[in-house]
Amino acid sequence: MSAGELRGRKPRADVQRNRAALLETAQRHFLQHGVGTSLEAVAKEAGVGPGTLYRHFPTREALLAAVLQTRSEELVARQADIEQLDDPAEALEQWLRAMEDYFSAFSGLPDPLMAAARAQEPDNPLTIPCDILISATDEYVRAAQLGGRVRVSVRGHDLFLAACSVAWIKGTGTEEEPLDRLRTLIASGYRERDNIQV
Amino acid sequence: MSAGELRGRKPRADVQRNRAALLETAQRHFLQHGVGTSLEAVAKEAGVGPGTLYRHFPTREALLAAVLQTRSEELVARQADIEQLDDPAEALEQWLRAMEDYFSAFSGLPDPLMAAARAQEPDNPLTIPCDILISATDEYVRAAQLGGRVRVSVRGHDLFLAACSVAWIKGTGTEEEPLDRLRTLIASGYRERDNIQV
DNA sequence: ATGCGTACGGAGGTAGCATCCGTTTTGCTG
DNA sequence: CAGCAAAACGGATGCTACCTCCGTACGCAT
Repeated sequence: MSAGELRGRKPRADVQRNRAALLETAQRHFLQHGVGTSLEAVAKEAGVGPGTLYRHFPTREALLAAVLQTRSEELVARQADIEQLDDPAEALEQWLRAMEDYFSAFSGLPDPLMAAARAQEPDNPLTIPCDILISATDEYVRAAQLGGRVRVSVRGHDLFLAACSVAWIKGTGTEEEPLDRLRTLIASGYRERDNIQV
Repeated sequence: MSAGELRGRKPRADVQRNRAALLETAQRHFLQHGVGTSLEAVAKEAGVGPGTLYRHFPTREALLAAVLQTRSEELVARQADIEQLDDPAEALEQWLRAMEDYFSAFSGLPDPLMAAARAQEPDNPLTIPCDILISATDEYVRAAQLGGRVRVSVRGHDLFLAACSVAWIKGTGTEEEPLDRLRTLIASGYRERDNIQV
């Protein structure tokens, strides 16, 4: 079907315009009201009818995935920075934080994300991003394990879940201080207890 | 307010009957469809009109709190068992598991629970249970800390959040195996690295 | 300029929430 | 036992949001 789009004639001007307007408006509404925001309101503010919104993005998840695609560029940028780091443990830590920020971009985002991570439905547009993130985390974990800084029993998926959890809590409106305490707790959980005393 | 109820004339028969029917039906629906279940459907199946439901329980949270009151008896029972234990670290672990089960009784329960735990609104009926649970956790933590089995930096509230997180993930439909890995990760985070080798 | 085909958009049917008020039930009192 | 006042009932109601369907309008290639 995507092949069909590519092979077909070039997209019409109004299609592109509407799609862009919808994405822009949707991102604003997701930011302000969370992922549960009214899609009718998004359509109206983007200056299109509900039908147009649903033709472009058949489900809420599809719209969400498209908006996140934009956001994921930021994540990739941070990833580039992180890969410059020498310390793999530091890299892992920053990567986890980057994921957490990504997950908590919109209030309520972790729920559909987790639903997609289960990934029984291969047509769920959020499934693919999740898989990529888990794989990436796995690599950071392995690198840090080679340096002996992270317990060998830990897997990327575990920390993916942990980051998701923290993002979820953040989305419920918890203060920053308890959040930081939880992050510390988790870090204590995955870090190898090292014998070097400072 | 409970004093007011006690001082007033005895409650009418239909009131008690309807309240019981609502609670019973609501619990079934929460179990089957999560906390977001249709209240209209609950009312209809309980054989009352919507108005009656909303008079008894003005908000979804109020109904939820009332249903949880029933469930909390089970928690108290487990608490009694746990307090028989000699090992405070074991007690803490079992308590965390008990809370987690309580939180994941209904899918979607952790969200309103966290909202109540923030507790700006003193009239939120879920706030009080949360406070009690946090306090209880704090005591288990302190007991285990006295035995040197739990890091001194850990607070009850931290583990309350952790238990909530795990319950949330469970509610999203994740398998048991990744959940258990996460629990292990958290346990590694709060346990004092002890030097005693078995 | 014209016509074809794609995309638009709003009307409309469905579902759930929360409220209000005329009616019914209850249990006390004479 | 009958009658009455208070209390509770319940459904009709207005609202918001979801999602679909189809007559219409618009963009583009000729």
